[in-house]
Amino acid sequence: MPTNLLDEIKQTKPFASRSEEALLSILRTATVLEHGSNEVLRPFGITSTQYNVLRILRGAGAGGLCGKEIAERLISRVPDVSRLLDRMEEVGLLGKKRDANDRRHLTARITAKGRKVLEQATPGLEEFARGRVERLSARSVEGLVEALASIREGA
Amino acid sequence: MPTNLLDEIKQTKPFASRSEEALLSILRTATVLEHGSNEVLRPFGITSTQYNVLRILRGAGAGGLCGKEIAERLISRVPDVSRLLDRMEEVGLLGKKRDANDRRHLTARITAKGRKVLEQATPGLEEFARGRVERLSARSVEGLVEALASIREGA
DNA sequence: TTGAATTGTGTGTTATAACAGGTATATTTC
DNA sequence: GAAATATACCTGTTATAACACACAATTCAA
Repeated sequence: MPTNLLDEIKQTKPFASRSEEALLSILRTATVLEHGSNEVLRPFGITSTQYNVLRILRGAGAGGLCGKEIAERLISRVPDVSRLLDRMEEVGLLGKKRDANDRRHLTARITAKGRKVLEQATPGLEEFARGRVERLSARSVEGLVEALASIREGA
Repeated sequence: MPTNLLDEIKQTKPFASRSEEALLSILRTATVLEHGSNEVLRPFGITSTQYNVLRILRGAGAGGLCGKEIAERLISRVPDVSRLLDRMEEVGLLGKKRDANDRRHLTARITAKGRKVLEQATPGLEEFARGRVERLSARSVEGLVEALASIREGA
């Protein structure tokens, strides 16, 4: 079987563009981090998505947020968030209440239990994050966060 | 119903740590980019995961790679890659062949069709990436890529 | 060489995400 | 005030990913 030696040697192909390298770099890093985060969060019975929802709801305070607003902050589809909130309500992490003014709105609010889980889970996640980032200078971290924000805000 | 005004005003809570901000920042950015990438790739009938597999296999050349090696590069579970490769084989993007020396190995190789799809899809993805990154200086992009690599290599 | 451990892959089940509809409520327009 | 539109959510279906477990081929030890 005559294999092409040139092909075998050329183990890696250079990136066609710097931008694509950056993009794939972000995606790949996120996969690593999400994997690790979920492992850290597993003992608390929540996923990284649910952790984010809890943070969002805690930030919203007593006013709560409706499903659509949560979906926008998560950049997820509304119907999926709908069921995500169902699951979280089932285990008591949040409460849902139909809004009296506009009965289409279903306002979600974090519960005491949700707050507690969030507080318990945060230190482990912070430690994980710190372990990953500690080799970078404070200046690099700042540059990273700024660059990512600019990328999110987009074209 | 007396809601806590303090809670209502405090719409956002500062990040407890810089590291966690960086971590969530990466995850959030990745969500945005994956969403966008998948939309760009949809016309070609592949997901961003499949695009990555094609890149990996093209990089491997004629020698191909077995499922476990692909899984490692994707940071995915082996059993999921198994079925991912099944799906990709079904549409002819790659071929699988049991290795004669070690019949446990199932070596996957990119096909001509896979190569073609990869080449057709790349420009659109590059343009998308460029649009996202173009506001950053070359220096920032370089710093970003380096920082992410350091984070991936980890603690 | 035979039995145990290792390695690479496959299967079954469940949870989640994507997508296409559909329903109920609110708002706008006439 | 009634019809048309928009909004927020829900339901059904499918695809993918996660997890536990099982299987088959190889390797190693004695």
